[in-house]
Amino acid sequence: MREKRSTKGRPNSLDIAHRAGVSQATVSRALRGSPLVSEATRRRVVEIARELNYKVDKSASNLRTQRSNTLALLLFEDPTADGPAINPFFLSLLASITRACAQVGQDLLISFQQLSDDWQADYESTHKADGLILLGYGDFIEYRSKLDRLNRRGAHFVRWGSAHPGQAGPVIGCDNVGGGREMTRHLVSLGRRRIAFIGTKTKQYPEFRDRYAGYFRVLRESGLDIDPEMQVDAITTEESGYAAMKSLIDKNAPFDAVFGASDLIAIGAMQALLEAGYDIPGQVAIAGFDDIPAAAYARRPLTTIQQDTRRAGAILVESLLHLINDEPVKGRTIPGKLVVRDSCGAR
Amino acid sequence: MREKRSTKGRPNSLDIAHRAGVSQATVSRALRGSPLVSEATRRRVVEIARELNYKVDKSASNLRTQRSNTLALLLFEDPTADGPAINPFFLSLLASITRACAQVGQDLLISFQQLSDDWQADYESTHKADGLILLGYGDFIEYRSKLDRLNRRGAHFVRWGSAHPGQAGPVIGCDNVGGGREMTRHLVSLGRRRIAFIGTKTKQYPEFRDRYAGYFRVLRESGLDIDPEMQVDAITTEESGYAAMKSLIDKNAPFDAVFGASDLIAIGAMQALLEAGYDIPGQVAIAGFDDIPAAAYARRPLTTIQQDTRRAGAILVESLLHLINDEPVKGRTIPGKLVVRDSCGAR
DNA sequence: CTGAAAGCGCTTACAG
DNA sequence: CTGAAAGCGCTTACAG
Repeated sequence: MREKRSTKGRPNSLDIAHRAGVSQATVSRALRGSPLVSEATRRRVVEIARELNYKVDKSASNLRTQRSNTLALLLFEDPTADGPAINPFFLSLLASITRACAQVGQDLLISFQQLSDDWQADYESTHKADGLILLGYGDFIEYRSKLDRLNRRGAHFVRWGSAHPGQAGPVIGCDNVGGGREMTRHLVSLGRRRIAFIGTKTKQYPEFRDRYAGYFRVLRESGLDIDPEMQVDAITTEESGYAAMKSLIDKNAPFDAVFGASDLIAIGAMQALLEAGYDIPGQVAIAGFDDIPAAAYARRPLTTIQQDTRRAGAILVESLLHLINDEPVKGRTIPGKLVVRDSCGAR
Repeated sequence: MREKRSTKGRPNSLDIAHRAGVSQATVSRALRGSPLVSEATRRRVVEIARELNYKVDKSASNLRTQRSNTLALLLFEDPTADGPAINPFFLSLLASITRACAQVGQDLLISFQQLSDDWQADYESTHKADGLILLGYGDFIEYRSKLDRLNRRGAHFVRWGSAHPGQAGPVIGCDNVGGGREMTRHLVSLGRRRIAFIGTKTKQYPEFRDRYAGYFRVLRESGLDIDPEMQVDAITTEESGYAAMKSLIDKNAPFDAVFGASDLIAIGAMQALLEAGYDIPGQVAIAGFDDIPAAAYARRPLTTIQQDTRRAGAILVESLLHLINDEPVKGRTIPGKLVVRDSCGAR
């Protein structure tokens, strides 16, 4: 019997076995908590492992079990976003995903993919990860073909977004239509009649589209005018919200409220309004969506729809694990919550 | 010769070898770009691998090479921080570290450790990662013994923080003393004479301590009074800054400027000042440190010291890789940059 | 330039 | 409850 005991570096399971006077197999069993090992043996092995500071080698274990117990989080940034700025909302989500992973004993790899990257650089086929969590707004059209390809390859993945029929893989997302409705109803209830919507409403941005849909429906239900001039495109950055607001101001069409499709948009728009001398909320009410940390500390504390990122992260991780275990998973929609602050004049 | 060709699932290197009519060893060499392989062979192998969508199995490769090409980012949250809130500054750093890792072909594992966790749950001894990046403010005293232990174990790690003599492992950090000086000089140059400092200055918070040291020195150099009442403890949250500011206001001691040890503190303090009816910057100038994204969109756009997170991330990753390759690494200090906005009344 | 062989450190079916 | 053995899929010294 030729045995490979490690001499220099880290101890291996054989070293533990020798010290404990058992076989290497027993060490492995003991450390994994197998019921096949007697309590006395288990204790001895665990104790010696602790003494020698032995830790099971993950590469070896992964190779043998064909499982990595690792999830990969791919964050897709909007291609127009440059520099280190990332939507704070996704960072909240990232934080809660990290915690959720820790709780279920999964490791988490993260990567900020550009939308243009080739996802072939697969995490799963290299066995780096057992599944993927996809995060990001971004151009849904381009996105879609890649999702389909992932699906064909049998990849395990969940996605944060807006659920729509016929999509590849389960989608977990906020109830964007409902949130859009609730916020618009709130503004209407405060007596606002000319409510602008700032955010791109094409299907490239399904979240925004849904929020717009909620807004649209409430306007209609309330018998208010739907003026196409009252919608201005913007992606989710302060800069874009700022520019969109300026262009709306330049139109010289009257408005008494602004609903930003995201908090970043709303915060940028707020800046433009204040610079132009508008009184917020006296003259113009403003509202956002997401409840990012900065919302409460904006120049006027921002009324917004709070997304439950903590729950979202937990559900994303839980769903992905189900998928990895070949259990059925369906998409979930998480309700948002209206958070009233100063910016809309409700108080 | 018994050969293990994969039947069902993913192809392995032997499958590629068969198709290409070469040995499995040659496939491995070709895919790693070994110069020992002829160009023609290499091309054939690469082409077939692409066709079959073959990817080298990372667990196997890691096990064989005893390297994971993975770094682990441990983010230590302040124990008092609850909920999903994480200092946005660290999130910026996280983002830039992610990018830096991608650029050098390293994977990145992340984990939000609590300060009280046992770091024994080692990333390195399990071969999950080749080294650690440590991020976080937090109680330095408790921290220190753990750092020393990491060091004794021969772990590879770099740390973001304030460099001080005799520390375990290389520290990369902002020039906190210099930043503190620069900001204080700026406030003095604007005619402010009673400048409060909000932030804990004990050695548990070395960054804050250094910023305070810069502040203190400039006050002294400028011949200004140093009134102990003008320093109030706070950790780096808006809540803490808010509470500290309130307590300062309650002291009824006059002040004409507030230097928050971090942007979060300054933003919280700003809130307290505005609620108490102070005019910012007319009556009280306010400044922060970090230049987090929210700083520009605070109720008064905040003058602050910008930290170069992009460069910081790159240096952290680069330093850690040197360490892993047993090359000498020394700590680095990155200068901050004064960013003047409305909150200090300079314009 | 290429191949055959060993071995990285585990986990687990098999046999007792 | 325990051990001996096979094997996960690679990489690389060795030999040619």
